[in-house]
Amino acid sequence: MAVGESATAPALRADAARNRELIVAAAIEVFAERGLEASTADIAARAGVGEATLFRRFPTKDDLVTAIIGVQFEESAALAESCLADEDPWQGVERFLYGMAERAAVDHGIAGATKEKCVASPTLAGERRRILDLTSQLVRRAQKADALRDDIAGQDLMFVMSAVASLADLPFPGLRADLWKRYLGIFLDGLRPEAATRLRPGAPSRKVIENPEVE
Amino acid sequence: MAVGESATAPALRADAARNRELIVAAAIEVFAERGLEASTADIAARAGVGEATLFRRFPTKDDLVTAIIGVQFEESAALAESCLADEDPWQGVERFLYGMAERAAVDHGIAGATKEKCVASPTLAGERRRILDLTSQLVRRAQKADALRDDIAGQDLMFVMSAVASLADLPFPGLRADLWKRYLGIFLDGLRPEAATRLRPGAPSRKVIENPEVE
Amino acid sequence: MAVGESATAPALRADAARNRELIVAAAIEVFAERGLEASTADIAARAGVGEATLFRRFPTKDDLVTAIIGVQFEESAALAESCLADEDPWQGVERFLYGMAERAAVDHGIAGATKEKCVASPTLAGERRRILDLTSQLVRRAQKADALRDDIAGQDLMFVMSAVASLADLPFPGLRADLWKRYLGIFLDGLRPEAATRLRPGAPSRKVIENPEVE
Amino acid sequence: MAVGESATAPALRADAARNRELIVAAAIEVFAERGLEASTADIAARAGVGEATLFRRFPTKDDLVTAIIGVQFEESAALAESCLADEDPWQGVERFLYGMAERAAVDHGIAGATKEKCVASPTLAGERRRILDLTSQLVRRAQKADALRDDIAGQDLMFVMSAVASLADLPFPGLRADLWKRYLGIFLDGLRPEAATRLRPGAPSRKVIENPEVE
DNA sequence: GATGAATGAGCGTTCATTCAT
DNA sequence: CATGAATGAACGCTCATTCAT
Repeated sequence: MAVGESATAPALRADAARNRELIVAAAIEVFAERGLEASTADIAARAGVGEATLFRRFPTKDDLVTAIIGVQFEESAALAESCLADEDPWQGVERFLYGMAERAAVDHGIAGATKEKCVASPTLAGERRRILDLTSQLVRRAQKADALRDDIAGQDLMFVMSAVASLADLPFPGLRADLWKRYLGIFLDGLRPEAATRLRPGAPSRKVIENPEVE
Repeated sequence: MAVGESATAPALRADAARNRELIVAAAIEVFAERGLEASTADIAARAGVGEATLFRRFPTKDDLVTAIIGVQFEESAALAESCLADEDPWQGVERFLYGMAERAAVDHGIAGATKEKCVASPTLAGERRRILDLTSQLVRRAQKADALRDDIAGQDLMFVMSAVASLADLPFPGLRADLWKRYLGIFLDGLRPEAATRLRPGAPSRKVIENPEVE
Repeated sequence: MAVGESATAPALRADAARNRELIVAAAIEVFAERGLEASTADIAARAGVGEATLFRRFPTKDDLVTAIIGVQFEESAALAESCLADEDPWQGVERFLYGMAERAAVDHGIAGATKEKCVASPTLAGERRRILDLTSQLVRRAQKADALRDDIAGQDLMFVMSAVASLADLPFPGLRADLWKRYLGIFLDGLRPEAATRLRPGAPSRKVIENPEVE
Repeated sequence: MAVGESATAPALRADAARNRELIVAAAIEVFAERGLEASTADIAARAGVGEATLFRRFPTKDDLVTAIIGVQFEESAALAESCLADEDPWQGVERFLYGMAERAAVDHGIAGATKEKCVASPTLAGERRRILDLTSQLVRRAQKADALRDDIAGQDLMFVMSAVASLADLPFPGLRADLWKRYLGIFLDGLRPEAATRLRPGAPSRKVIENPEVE
């Protein structure tokens, strides 16, 4: 089954399935290049299909965005599972954040839309919970090995990743596209157990919000 | 000279200058509320002026955005100067990042537009260099006091701030608007000298980019 | 021969004929519910056939509408014949108008399309002449029995019916769907011989057009 | 004040007012020719303005339709008042129905939309009540003069008019456009007191609905 | 100088009809 | 033959920008 295809959807004819994939691929490209305001016309043109064909598969632009997020979620879950198989728990955390940020860094606008769609799409919400569960495992495993500070939860990984990846959106010309790697490094430093314990007393920020509630 | 007004612009009549300020103030409000896609018509209405008046002062929507970024840059510079006056060098760093992220967190779309405009507008580029100079002073002062890891440069503060503030744009409903504070805390932890020295050998990320070139 | 099927059409295979009937039945339902702007896709879906199948049988949406009008014309002719068999000639007229208006009242858009199609389709035009002939018999029979004013012709019944039925299309919410019955009553009153003779002298309207020419 | 212009609307500049009238006039023409499905683009072109100009004055196609209905309502009220001034009460009724049907006969689709809009627009609803009040006066005056059957109410005039006018929509080519006059005559015959009293006992239709409730 | 009005270009979306399987 | 897929043309509507008052 192709990525992003719902198990419950009726089987598509071969040509239709091919077009569907073309559209999704084109949308990922175009959204990455110009952000979510890119027009459906441009996406259809890039895919080499008529605009109406796009709307046959994705009755709404939102549906298209949601489908793309679904693809990303599956990839994210696969990455998390792979990282859970790492022998070194800390390296699992590191690889996960690195991989997530790497993809998010080229997806410009898409990450920003993720949450809105999760609310609307039950499928997406379920997928999201699955990823959260996996990252929680990653976190707990690293904490047990004393490789990760213990005031961190699974969802923190997602936010850290999102924050770091956002740097790739900064359109300074001449700016290294992989600058985010530098700042992911600093974030990772801040996630080590030593960083937590050495914090100056009275530091205001980290203590403020202990348990971010994210569904 | 009014904030955000170019030094080379011809002097405006009093009423024209007043309108200019009204428009800038309205734009800051409206952009913060609805993002950069807010319409010029809405901004003009909020300012209580005609739409054509807006375009007389800012021939392009981009020009208006640029002007707003200019206002923010002046505020940022003022904040940096105030933080340089802090007795405790580390607290200066902390307050600067906190203050910058706090404003960025309510400016939704604007932060993302900053870099594009800096390239186009020489005024903005100059202002930016000034801020960079101030943050470099902040950084060096903290490093001399052994409060900040020494592989950090002035511009890193800007990027860290930007990354953290981006979290405020995540539209999870029900998500605490001040969640960015939690992650700024982690980032700050990663900036301490101890965090740098304790990093596992072989950690790939931070070492990758030593000297980000940003103009 | 199936209802609405042209005598000159080549014989259809059994399954094709079945599909044709399914489509016509579905179209009658859907048009009655949503008017003539209902989409061919909806009709095909209601019929349980593919959209292309619909267009194989009816190369144009207009052809489908024409076919439905044909079905209605056959029903109308049958009704007229049944009313001719009434013992009471006036009751024949009354029952005919009542029955025609009753159906038209639920067919929303279709009545309005009838005439356009009659012109285009020779089959339909022939059918129409047949109905006109029957209504003329209804009228003459009632006139001979002195139950109907004598300045009325067969085609007048069609127009009166159409006028009354149009009231069912008025989309006042909360309006009784059978309000047309009230006005059919008034119309019937106006058709009685006494109504004609009692008209005030000089009344401009009825005398204006003595012999409407309708083909 | 121009017809159809709300007393509470802000004053329009001269050129804008002219364009507004051009648009309304064009819309009346185009809707009359092609029905309410005529496109806003066609109306704008007929008016000789850009499409966006149309939408500036009437933010929605519905708003445009509503405005046109408003114009008609004002004309209708004026007609009713004029007919109330007739010396002969019956002739007042006759002239009113004749005038209303005459205009409706060229307005094709518009009458059908009237009720939907009345619900949405308070202005329109008020105007409608005013017309209903005037027609009720027309009816009562004629009934007192024993010129109109007494089981008729003011709103019946509107429905009768609507039914008769609908005949003008029948697109039979070669059909006299003023055929509705003939049937208005029959309807008027049915409205005379004699028609009511002479009705055969047992006639089912008229008695069915005594008091149609229309707001 | 200030304004409301005007507009062309574009957007997301629909649909009758044609095409490939 | 039956079908789902594809599509061009159109629709109602928005908006940054220009024009006339």
